[in-house]
Amino acid sequence: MVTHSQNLDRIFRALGHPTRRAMLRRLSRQEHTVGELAEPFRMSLAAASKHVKTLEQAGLVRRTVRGRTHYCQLNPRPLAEADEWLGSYERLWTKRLAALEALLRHPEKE
Amino acid sequence: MVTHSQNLDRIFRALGHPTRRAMLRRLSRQEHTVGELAEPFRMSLAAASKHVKTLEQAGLVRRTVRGRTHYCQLNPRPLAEADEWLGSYERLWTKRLAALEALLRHPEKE
DNA sequence: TCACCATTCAACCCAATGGTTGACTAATAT
DNA sequence: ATATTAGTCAACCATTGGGTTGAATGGTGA
Repeated sequence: MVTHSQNLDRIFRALGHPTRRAMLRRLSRQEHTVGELAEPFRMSLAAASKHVKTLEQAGLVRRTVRGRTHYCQLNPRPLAEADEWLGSYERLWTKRLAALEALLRHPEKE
Repeated sequence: MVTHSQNLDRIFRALGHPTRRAMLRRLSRQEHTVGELAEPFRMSLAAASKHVKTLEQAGLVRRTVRGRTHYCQLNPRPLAEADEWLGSYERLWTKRLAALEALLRHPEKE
C-alpha cells in the first residue's frame, strides 16, 4: 500500500530537478520518445532514461512501447495533487502578497 | 547568483519529505520554536533541526533568534512560486479531469 | 556562580541520487 | 544475414540526504 504522503514525496522530489521539469515542459506540448526527451541534455541516454523512469514512478509520465521505441506522455493528474496540497496554503500567501501590494501602493501607512 | 530554477529545486525538494511538510502544516497555524517543531517526531532534536534548516534554505521558513530560542515562522512566498510553476500546467489537468468526469457521467459515449 | 536549557556543530553511518560506461535485448533497415 | 537503432540493465563512482551521538555555544534561572 502506498500512502498519499508517499505519493506527494515522489511527486515533489521528481519536480525537484531541472532536467525533469524541462522534460515535463516538453511533454506538456506533445508526446515524445525517450530519445527525443534525452536529446537536449549533455548527459548519456542512460542518465536521461533514469530521469524518465523517476517521472514515471511519480505517475507524471505514462509510457507506451511500440516496437523498440518508448513513447512518453504527460499525465497531469499528480500535478493536480501537488497543486491541491499547495492550495491549502493559498490563503496564507495571497494575504501576504495583498499586504505587500498595499504597502507598495500606500507606503506612508507602513 | 542563484537562479529561479535553483530556487524551484530547493522548494520542491524541501516539500518532498513528510516531516518537513508536517512542520510547514504546523507553522501555517502559528509560529513555533525549533524544539516545538521537533517534539512530535521520533527523531533526535539535531535531526529535526536539520529539517528546519533545509526549510529555511528553501526560503519557506524565517527564523528569529531571541535569546537561546529560535522562533520559526512560515514564509509562504516560495509556496506561491511553486504554485505558479504548477499553474502553467493547470489547463492540462483540468481538461483531463473534465474529460474523465464527462466519461463517468456518460459512459456510453466512450 | 552554577546548573540547566535550547540549539547548533561535527563526526560518523547508511541509503538514495545522479551521473558514467559497457554489455545486452530486441526491433528495424539494408 | 548483418548492421544499426532504441532503450534498458548492471556495475560502479561521487555527492547528497537523513539519521545518530557527543561535544560545544550561549542564554536563563536559582
